[in-house]
Amino acid sequence: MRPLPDQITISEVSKRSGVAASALRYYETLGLINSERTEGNQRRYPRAILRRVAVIQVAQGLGLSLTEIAAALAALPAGRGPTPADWERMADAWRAGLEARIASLTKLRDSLSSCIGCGCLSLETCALFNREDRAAVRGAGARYLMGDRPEG
Amino acid sequence: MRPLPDQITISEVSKRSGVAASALRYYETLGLINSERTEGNQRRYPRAILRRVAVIQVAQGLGLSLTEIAAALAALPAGRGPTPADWERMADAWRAGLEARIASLTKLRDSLSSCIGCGCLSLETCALFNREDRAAVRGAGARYLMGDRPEG
DNA sequence: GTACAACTTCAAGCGAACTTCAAGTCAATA
DNA sequence: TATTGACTTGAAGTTCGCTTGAAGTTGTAC
Repeated sequence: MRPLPDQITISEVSKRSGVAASALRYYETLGLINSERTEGNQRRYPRAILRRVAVIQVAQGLGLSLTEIAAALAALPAGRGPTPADWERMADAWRAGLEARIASLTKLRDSLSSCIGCGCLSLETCALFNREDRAAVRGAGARYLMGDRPEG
Repeated sequence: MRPLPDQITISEVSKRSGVAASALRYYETLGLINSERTEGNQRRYPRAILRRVAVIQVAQGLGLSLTEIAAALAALPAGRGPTPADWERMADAWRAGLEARIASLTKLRDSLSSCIGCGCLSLETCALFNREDRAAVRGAGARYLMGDRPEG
């Protein structure tokens, strides 16, 4: 590949980030990223977009929804990649969410383990059936994100 | 409540399990449960359905999709609740899945922690960006289930 | 026997995160 | 210059796990 020019096309971003062009356009409608346009109305991105997209991917891997990610990114200068300090702040918050999710899964695993021993399955007494987050599954769509967010 | 008769109605199942009648009908179309019918075509369930539904709920809480649950339930006598032995077998497999998911999240957390220290965010070198499960997000719909299933 | 609740089916809708398609425009190359 | 490939928009489609609604039927209590 020849050195990247200052402005790169959507397909270049797609190739380098592994995110489909259609997805990038979709992100733009959600305000996660934005673009400049050529005279002919085609998108051109600054190279820093790659870093921004990378952060989106990491955040998604952590289980955040695009809306949540948009909120986090909204805090920093639009269109630019985050600075190390920005990143540190975000990553720190996200790690807390991860910790919470790990803790809740661990609890679940423990319940399951003890339940295997007893073979109970009795609706009223078994811890597995009486989990508080039973009501947490609301409405539509398979949501399987962070446990309830830490505090904020 | 008076003692349950041998055959119970869908609204009774709904009340006792906390699962909406519409959801129960939906489960039936997926083959997760099935029902006998009155002469007038209304559903009647054996009491053991409650246990079966309970297992579905637990499995959902573990992050399994209804299709995966259907597969697990397909192995045991249709319409009946699982025996303790059945339950033990399933729960054991599911716990393995849980363990895997916990392990992968823990790894992710560790990557994130070390990444916070270095503030790197360089696409080619950072462990966070080169996660193998990057390609795992296929097609549409938010899937956030078990890590890759254990073996089978 | 009649009223009314509970039931039936089928079709459509939701929300998330996209993809795919159609119809047209732009940019780069032979 | 012509053609090809990359790009544009907007609308519709996909998956999952349901819910909601309409229109009709059954079951039961009085």
